[in-house]
Amino acid sequence: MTEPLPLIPLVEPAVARLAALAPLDAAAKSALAAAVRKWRNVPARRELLIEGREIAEPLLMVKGWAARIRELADGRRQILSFLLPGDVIGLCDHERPLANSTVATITEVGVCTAPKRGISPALDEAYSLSHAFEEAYLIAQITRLGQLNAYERLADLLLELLERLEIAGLASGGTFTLPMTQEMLADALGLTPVHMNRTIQAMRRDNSIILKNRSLTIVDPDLLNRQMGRIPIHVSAMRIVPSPIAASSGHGPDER
Amino acid sequence: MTEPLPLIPLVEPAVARLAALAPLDAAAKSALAAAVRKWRNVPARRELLIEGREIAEPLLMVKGWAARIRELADGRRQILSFLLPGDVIGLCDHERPLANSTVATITEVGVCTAPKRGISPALDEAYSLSHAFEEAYLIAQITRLGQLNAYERLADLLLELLERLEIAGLASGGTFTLPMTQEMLADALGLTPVHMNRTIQAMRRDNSIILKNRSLTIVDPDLLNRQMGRIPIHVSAMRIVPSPIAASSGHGPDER
DNA sequence: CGCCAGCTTGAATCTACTCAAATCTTGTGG
DNA sequence: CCACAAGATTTGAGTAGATTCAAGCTGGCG
Repeated sequence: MTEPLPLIPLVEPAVARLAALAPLDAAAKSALAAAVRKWRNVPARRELLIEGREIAEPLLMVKGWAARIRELADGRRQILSFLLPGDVIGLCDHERPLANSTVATITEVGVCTAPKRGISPALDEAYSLSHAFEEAYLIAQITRLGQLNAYERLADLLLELLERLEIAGLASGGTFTLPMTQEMLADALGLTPVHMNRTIQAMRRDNSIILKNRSLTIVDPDLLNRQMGRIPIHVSAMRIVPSPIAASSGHGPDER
Repeated sequence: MTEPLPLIPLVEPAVARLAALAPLDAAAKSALAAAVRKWRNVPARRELLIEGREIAEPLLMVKGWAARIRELADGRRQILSFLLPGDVIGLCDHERPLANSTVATITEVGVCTAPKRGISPALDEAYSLSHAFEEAYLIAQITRLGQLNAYERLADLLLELLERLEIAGLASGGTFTLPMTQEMLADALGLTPVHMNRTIQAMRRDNSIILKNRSLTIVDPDLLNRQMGRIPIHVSAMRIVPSPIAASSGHGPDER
């Protein structure tokens, strides 16, 4: 087992993530670098977007965690999806869009104005892919809530989060920082906080996860994926990869 | 009570629906008319798209019902959303897209090749809005599955379907044809068929719905929407409507 | 030191599931 | 036109997974 080095990102995680979706050209890289340089800080528990309100400008998550939320009239709350560095917020392709959900920060986050479309074809493609991933995550969420039991829901979500953080270079060796409270996890997974807690305990008992402070380790992600019958969400599931041989897209020996 | 006339649509429902999303210009109308004229028939229980496979061409639903489905390794099945006339299938904005879910016909359906983007700005806008609606329906589905109990889930889904069919001119007076079996409804709502049945009975007992043969009537849609704390999904929730006075978009006296 | 949010545990209850069988529909062939 | 099969709906009884309510614990922080 390798020594878990403190992650000092060589590239900005947000840029790393977009680059993993579509190879970025020089124009895209410089536009992103310029945008990211002007990032601003938003404290935890603030709303970046409010459902039904106009979207001021599309944002790019630079650091921290946020969530898309829907609140019901009676106070019930559903977390629709989580937003991580490299995710784009509020990028719509129709005129004068309104937010279809509230986006709230979970931790302190860094955001910047997302470079406009049309600067670089590669960037546009990365945005499109990012959007395709977002839809894939919504679909995964529907399937979790509709078909999986509490244990499976939690396992599936944690595996997804690990996967996404790895793409941005923010997790390795199955370990990452999980900043949400159990109550937020419960709101995401359609469970009560009490049952969420019991489910976490069950995963701990099985030695599937180690969760202490805000640090989560999935002990054996590949095994857990297999046990859950879960297929990781790849770029290669979104589009036909340009050239199967020349495309040494990343790190792992990933078949599909 | 008015005699339920057989609906002879003055316009093609598919075109009516797209026109309701964005006012169509002459180019859009003629392109759609030409496309729809070449519609083809697909029997019930066929797959229009298969998850992970390449999307041959984007399709426009002309008539009938279809569903986006995700199947798990162990046979569990989740219906992600329903596809109705006027809905577009497989329109992605990235290169060489793969289907992110299987699309299967529920009834016999009519489909045609969707006119390409770029023919008319109005049509592009309608496509974009259509896509925004699709996302809104996914979000609604997540909220249903995550936060609502069986009764609420069913009520919410039926109200959504009524709303969508009304836009296409395929329902009026709260009545429409519901072609799915109770098992399919169960797969959509994350319930077992047995419990789906009991839930339907409960709605019948309350006189909230009348369901016989395949004909569903929601007795008082407005009341039910209010009871459920449900807000209908409008175009006006997607975008800032161009001009609030000149925009006599449709039929009903709809406030927001 | 004491407060407060978040986490943990217990016990009772309830919603939805499972298994099983009966009944109703619909389409098909004789 | 009836008999039959296959699919779909309905009902019953027992069970399991998740909720509710309530209380106790823990750790970080002013």
